[in-house]
Amino acid sequence: MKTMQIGTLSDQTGVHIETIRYYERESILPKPMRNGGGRRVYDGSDVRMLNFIHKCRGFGYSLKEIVNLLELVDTGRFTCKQIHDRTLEQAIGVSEKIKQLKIMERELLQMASQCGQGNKPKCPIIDSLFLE
Amino acid sequence: MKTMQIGTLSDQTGVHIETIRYYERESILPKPMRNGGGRRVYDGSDVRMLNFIHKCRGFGYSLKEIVNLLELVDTGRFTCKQIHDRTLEQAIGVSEKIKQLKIMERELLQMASQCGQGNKPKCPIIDSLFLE
DNA sequence: TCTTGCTCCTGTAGGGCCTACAGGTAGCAT
DNA sequence: ATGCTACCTGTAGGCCCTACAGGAGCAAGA
Repeated sequence: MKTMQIGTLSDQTGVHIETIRYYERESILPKPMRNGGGRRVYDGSDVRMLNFIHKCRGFGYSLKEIVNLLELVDTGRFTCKQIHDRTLEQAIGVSEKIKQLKIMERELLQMASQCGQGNKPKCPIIDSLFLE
Repeated sequence: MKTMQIGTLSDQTGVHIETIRYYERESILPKPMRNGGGRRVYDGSDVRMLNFIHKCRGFGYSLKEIVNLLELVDTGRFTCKQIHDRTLEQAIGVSEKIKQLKIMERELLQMASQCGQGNKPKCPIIDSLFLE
């Protein structure tokens, strides 16, 4: 089996070395084997697991939620339906965020468009930020 | 001039009391007057300022950036063009976030749709999260 | 007048998720 | 032997809150 050190794991997953060690400290990743010199040794299963965590983070799961998910997976104590529902929930959360951000985007662009871009210290953007 | 205590300020702006006190500690908000009993007393200008901060936070500005902005505003050391450019930058950042979230949303929904929702501990969602 | 109950006070610690640094070792190439 | 890079541990910091604990102000009712 192909093994690697932490730097390679970091490269392959896009997760910073410090973050990997942090995940280990927080028991989100299992403690890896060490080589003769005391260095962490990882293999393909670690890559898979870290990818899982990284993806989930990207999807907005908290580390706690990820740990829960991983436990479900590890112990096989989950049904496909459970995971389906959680995923859907997550998707709804994401689309909610998108909505919010779109409103922001629109407001920002609108503010920018109202701005004369002059060189005087008087700006409608600032004014509108003070409102409401 | 109408004055209020911290709870009312919190209600009017949607910013938690603790957060208001935190902003004061961090010199983001000016230290307010106190009444006889030692309680903070605010007025309309505080509402405006806190709204500004709150909105900016919502638009993704860090507290440090907000302090910078407020200094610019206070001292009049800004041009309309400067603010315009910052706002546009912010808008670009927001639309970047939206793009990312849309990808997420699509992936999540796709994963959910591939799921049989059965009651067995075997799920294509989990499988796909382990990939990449 | 006394009590109840709410809002407020200060100070400090914790939480989530990293990130950075200091001071040292492993391991490989020259 | 000498560099150099990648790694190690431990700890502190950063950002932005959030949550106590232990106490005081204050208005309204019994």
